[in-house]
Amino acid sequence: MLIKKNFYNQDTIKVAKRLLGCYLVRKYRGKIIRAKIIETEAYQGENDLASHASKGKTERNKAMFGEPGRAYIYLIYGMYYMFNIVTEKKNFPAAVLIRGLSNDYQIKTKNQKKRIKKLKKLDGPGKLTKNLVIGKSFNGWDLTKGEKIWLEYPVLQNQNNIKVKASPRIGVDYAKDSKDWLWNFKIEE
DNA sequence: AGCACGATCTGA
DNA sequence: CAGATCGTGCTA
Repeated sequence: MLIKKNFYNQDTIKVAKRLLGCYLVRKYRGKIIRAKIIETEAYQGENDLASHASKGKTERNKAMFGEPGRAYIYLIYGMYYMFNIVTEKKNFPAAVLIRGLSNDYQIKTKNQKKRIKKLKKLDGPGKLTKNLVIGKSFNGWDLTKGEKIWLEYPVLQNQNNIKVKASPRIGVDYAKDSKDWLWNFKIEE
């Protein structure tokens, strides 16, 4: 079931944990690809030195200050797009970075039955955006409409069975005291 | 106008 | 472990 706006309008840490086990859905070229989220990362508020918002609102990060349930997408290292979901109330800068998807994909094409396909594991934020063809044009995209890119709750409401492993966030060594915050979340095997 | 640098990934 | 690669934001 489609995840709606009110889900994203709450504490970012909570959203990041609850997104584990949910599905990222991408529809393009007549196909629907549905993959389980297995790793997320929270970026919350201007006091979070690892967050782009720590230096205030800029042209690049303005989506983070916008409505919850929108996408925040930016280019990193000159070649990879990062896919984030904006959280919490408007004008409070926060987002959840989607870092990993399970390699069990559900792919539905127009005149085909739904099938499970094993693809390469998308165990990195740059890999998954490349594979699902998510680029800068989706910056600010409304993920609660169910068009082109959206998120869904698990079919079986087994969220309570998911064990969450919290770790420091990746690639933020420059972020002084914020670098050690345990805001990276994975599904414990 | 110039410059330093990143919420990464790949291949050696 | 180095290299690829470029938009962004800061300095002047």
